[in-house]
Amino acid sequence: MFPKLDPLLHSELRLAVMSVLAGVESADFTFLKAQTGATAGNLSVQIDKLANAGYIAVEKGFKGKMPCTTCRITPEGVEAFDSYVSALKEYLSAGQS
Amino acid sequence: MFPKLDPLLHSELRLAVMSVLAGVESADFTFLKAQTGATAGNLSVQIDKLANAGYIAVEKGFKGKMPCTTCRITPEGVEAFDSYVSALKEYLSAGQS
DNA sequence: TAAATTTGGTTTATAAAATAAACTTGTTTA
DNA sequence: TAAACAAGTTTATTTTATAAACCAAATTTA
Repeated sequence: MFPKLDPLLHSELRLAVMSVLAGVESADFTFLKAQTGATAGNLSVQIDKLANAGYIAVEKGFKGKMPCTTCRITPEGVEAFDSYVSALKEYLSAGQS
Repeated sequence: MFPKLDPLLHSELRLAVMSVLAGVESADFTFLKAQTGATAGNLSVQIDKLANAGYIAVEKGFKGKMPCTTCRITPEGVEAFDSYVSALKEYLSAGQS
């Protein structure tokens, strides 16, 4: 049977964000926006959801005088991402049983 | 940059259906329902969408006296599935580039 | 054989998601 | 100092996903 896919991660933008964050120590909002090509509004919403789920930690500070939102993946986020990838693989390897 | 994920395939149930169909010659409604664990209503809707996209071919007939809806993946469906898998891999291999 | 149940679905209603547009707050530049 | 820009947030709208309700035919049971 197909495993359930974590709906929080089964979203194009949230998955992209997690993918970026899985590869770096931390990333700020602007960087994530550039990497994902998302609109600011969409990104803001999806970051909120990931943060509420505990998959990422968000820190609001300033870089110079400009506001700067920094995100990093949490251990729970790493685990969730890994599980999602494993689950997904069951869907992709068609008919191998 | 992250490639766009085909929204028709980036859906848990539709992906499961395609995954099953990619591995068999054909499958009827009941089989797909059992394999995916979906409700009949949901399955019916998603099959329609895949058929409208040309990703699967649906044939309505009878097995004995009972109605029987048979599905099979089309060449376009195979191609779309392959592309989706490739695209998705870019999201899963975090920070490897 | 008539009623109840099951099979194989479809249609419809609803709740949740994704997304962009509009807005806010503050900063820099002309 | 007015206009433009930066970094986000909030809100509104359009899609989706999903299950519940429904339907017709076949089968089983009493």
